[in-house]
Amino acid sequence: MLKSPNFELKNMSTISTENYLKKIFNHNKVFGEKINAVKLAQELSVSNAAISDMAKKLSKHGLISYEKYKGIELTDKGEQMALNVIRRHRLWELFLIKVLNMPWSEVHEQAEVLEHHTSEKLIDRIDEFLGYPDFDPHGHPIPRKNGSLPDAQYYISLAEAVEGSSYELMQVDDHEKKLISYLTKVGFVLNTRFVVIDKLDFDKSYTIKFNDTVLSVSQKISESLYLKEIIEAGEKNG
Amino acid sequence: MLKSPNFELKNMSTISTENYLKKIFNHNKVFGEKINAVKLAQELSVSNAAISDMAKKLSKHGLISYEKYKGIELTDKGEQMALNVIRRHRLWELFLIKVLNMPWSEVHEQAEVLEHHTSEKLIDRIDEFLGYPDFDPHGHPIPRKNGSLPDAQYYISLAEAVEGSSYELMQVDDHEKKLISYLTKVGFVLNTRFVVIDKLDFDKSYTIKFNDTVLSVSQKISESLYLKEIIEAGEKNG
DNA sequence: ATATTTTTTTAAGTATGCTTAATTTCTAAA
DNA sequence: TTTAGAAATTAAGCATACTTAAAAAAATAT
Repeated sequence: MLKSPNFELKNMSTISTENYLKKIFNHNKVFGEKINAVKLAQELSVSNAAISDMAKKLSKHGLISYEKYKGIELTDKGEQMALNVIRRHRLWELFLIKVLNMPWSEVHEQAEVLEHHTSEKLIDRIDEFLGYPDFDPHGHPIPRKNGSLPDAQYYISLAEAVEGSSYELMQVDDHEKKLISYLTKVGFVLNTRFVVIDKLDFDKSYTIKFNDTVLSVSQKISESLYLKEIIEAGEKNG
Repeated sequence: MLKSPNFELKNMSTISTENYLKKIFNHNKVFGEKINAVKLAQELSVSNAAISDMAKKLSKHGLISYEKYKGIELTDKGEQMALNVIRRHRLWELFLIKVLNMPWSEVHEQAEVLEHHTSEKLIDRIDEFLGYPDFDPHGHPIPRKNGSLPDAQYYISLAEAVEGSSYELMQVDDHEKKLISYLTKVGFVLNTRFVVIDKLDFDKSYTIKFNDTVLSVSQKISESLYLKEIIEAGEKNG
């Protein structure tokens, strides 16, 4: 019996494909629309030709649907794979920070590697060890084993904060290693409580105070910091 | 200025090269002699042609010294790299078993992957978390950060055990996933204490008793189990 | 010393996932 | 509706790490 020509439609899970799926998923999550091919190329730092190649392969395997000049979207199957990679990434991040005490600034990069090299059995152990957490250290929801996603946490960004109010730092956009290093250096870490002292109209920067530190935060940075308002005892509104 | 032709003598650490170095190191450690190319090909399940290619590359990078028809040996540089991979492997094994409670039977395989994807900073954290251990769950020494190797532990194998004496199971040869599954299933796990009840000359099998289980162990298996003799209080010999 | 066998190398080919350059296809604006 | 420009594809090439088949080199046996 002759082997049919394209017989090989099996695994299709490589580091590259996992990264494509993740990016496609995230763009859709953040912007609510399908990503277009040129944008995807930029995001992944590859050429348009590479996207063209890979899109063909992912389509063939039923992981994306791609209408040219329109954009790229995950199929259900592709979305499940993306959620799985994201699950591994976020569980590793939490584990590296909470259990192994790795510095924030190194965690993202290492999780970016480990997410592609972790068996389901191992990630389940980590999940169990952490007590089946719903959120990673950035406040992002961790996809569950069954593929469902906990409801997102809604935080405001510092750019929306109000002078005089108190907040707790809940979440920092990752992918910006330098930002996290900087914040760590000045002592402005996750779960730090602070007061907004001033908002300068001039450059849209914020002056905040935590512990005994007064810090000026630029507009750009303020947009990457997510907060929960602290309601002081006594001022609970009913 | 023209680029010189083979300008690229930099990193040279890939999954493949790490596995070559590990095998070369281990053969030398176990047999006390350099491995020959054909043997290495068998061990790595690749063709002789692949060895020929790779040996050239590893030599060029100063990681091995290779005299054809004689054998392959690590240089100091190559040995340091090998020790580093082995360090990562053994620390991961211990971590997966002790901290994450992974079953023995899955640990070797997963460590085999993670050893190639772990930054120095991460492995140092794991080392610290475990309290800078000297031995992995098989009783093998864990290379230290500085490249030194703790003194080996000398255990006897069950095949050398004496009828009537008490022992503790200290070490099991890995690479034999099925053996480890079997031992776990029958409850004969690491650190189990047992008595040798009988040694059958007939087939060189052993009958041992631990907890309330009596187990017959074939000659083949007995050679893969390593023991420490238990000296009962009172029978200390001076 | 010669023949046989084993070891080793070379040559050509494969798959993945990229690259650049050239070309084609489609959109959108005049 | 034509056309300029953007988007997408194709073609050829690269690196890694393999493969098989054939050729060459060295070791061993007679």
